[in-house]
Amino acid sequence: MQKHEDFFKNVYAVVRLIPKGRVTSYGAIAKYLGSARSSRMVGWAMNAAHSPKNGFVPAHRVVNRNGELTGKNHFPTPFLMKELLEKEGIKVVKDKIKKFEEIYWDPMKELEL
DNA sequence: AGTCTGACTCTGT
DNA sequence: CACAGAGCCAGAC
Repeated sequence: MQKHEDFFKNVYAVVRLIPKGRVTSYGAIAKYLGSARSSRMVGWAMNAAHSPKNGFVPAHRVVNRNGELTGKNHFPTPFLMKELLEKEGIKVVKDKIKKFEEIYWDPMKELEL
């Protein structure tokens, strides 16, 4: 039996598993957790991710399916997300990740459960 | 308790 | 290729 709280918790757990220098999408996480159409909830979870209660969550490694930094405006500063990504060697141009398909990390495949 | 909104995504026109 | 509508569901008001 899963409570919505667990969904959030699972989201954070998966996000924390994203390797440095890799990224994934909201939809991929939602799908991995069994709710392919609940990608919005993943984003919602990210919205609360900064809470000290959840510890560190690399939300900057989660983008939309086009590799765009759609959530950058929810960071302390709009440019922080880009900075964090480039710090990990990810090229970001115009809020869009370069070679997105190459660094894309799909929990469905990588975790292979 | 009803309505609105959103860090998404898919499908149709 | 762009834009619109729908599905999704928890949280804010």
